[in-house]
Amino acid sequence: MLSNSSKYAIKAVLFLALNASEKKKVMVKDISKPINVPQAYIAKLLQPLVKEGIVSSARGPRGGFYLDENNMNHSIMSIVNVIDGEKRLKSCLMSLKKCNEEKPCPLHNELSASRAQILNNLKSRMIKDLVKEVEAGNAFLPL
Amino acid sequence: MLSNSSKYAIKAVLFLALNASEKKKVMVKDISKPINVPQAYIAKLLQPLVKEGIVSSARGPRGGFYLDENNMNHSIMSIVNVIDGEKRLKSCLMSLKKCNEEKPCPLHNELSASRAQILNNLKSRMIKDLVKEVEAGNAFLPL
DNA sequence: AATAAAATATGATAAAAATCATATTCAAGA
DNA sequence: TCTTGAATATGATTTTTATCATATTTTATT
Ligand code: FES
Ligand code: FES
Repeated sequence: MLSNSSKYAIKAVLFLALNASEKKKVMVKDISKPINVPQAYIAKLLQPLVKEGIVSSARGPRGGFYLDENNMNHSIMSIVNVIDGEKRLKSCLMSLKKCNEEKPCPLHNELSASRAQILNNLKSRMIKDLVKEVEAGNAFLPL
Repeated sequence: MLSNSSKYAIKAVLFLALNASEKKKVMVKDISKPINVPQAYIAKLLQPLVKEGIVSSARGPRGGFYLDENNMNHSIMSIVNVIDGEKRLKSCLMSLKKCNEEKPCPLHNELSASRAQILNNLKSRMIKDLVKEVEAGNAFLPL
């Protein structure tokens, strides 16, 4: 479903959302340990997220990563889309060229509803929503 | 979600269910084209399926692959389990060591229900059920 | 028994994903 | 302005997955 890279990216973003701010930037080396992802790996994943405006960053001394209010308003799916590309989640379960309602593959009819639920969820849930859940004690870290 | 190999395997099994029988065995070369999978590749995938009793086969002249009544009673998930291994579908969406209800990861609460639906579906739907759907015109091939 | 047709077993190669390493650029502070 | 600390860019390596190729075994048919 999600690539390893996407999972790592989500973990990093969530970690930043919870533990960083513009006044308290966090460096990659301080991200990698708590989320249990190799430093060089997560450093690379963060770049496209910064470029797409999902994460904020600052270079140089006292630099690091963080999320501002704007960043927090991105969906989980937007993270996945940046890392894995748009089509990974949307393509036919059986890898048919065109997955549609008219000529559904044998898995489509029964699975597409559940799958759509998942996709809608990923699309409609923002980073800030996950933050709330964690802060409310309904979801848990470390990741 | 599903590996390429699993998708191919499902396609092959379904093709056999629809087009082969003990009296009318089908050779790999005649499977590979209609399901659009390289011959050597599908040949390899069929081996573990035969070994696990999901597909039947016979060697030598007039040999080939087919499904008997018994084979038809396997679930879609059993195919995936043979090809991808048990844990692929069941592991935590965030790849946490232990995915459980007590310490759910931030994606768990909202996604686990939909995910469970998919898994239950794959587990409870047998090959013969898919065959019926295709024969009834509710699902379509070629794959 | 010999032949030939098929699956089966095994391994080699190619492509993609994951991981690791390093050089470069930018910005803060001395 | 110089130094240093950080992200950023780029590329190399490793591992996994996908794909291709071939030798071996089994079995029906002659
Ligand atoms: S999931 Fe295959 S046609 Fe929709
Ligand atoms: S899916 Fe992550 S804890 Fe259940």
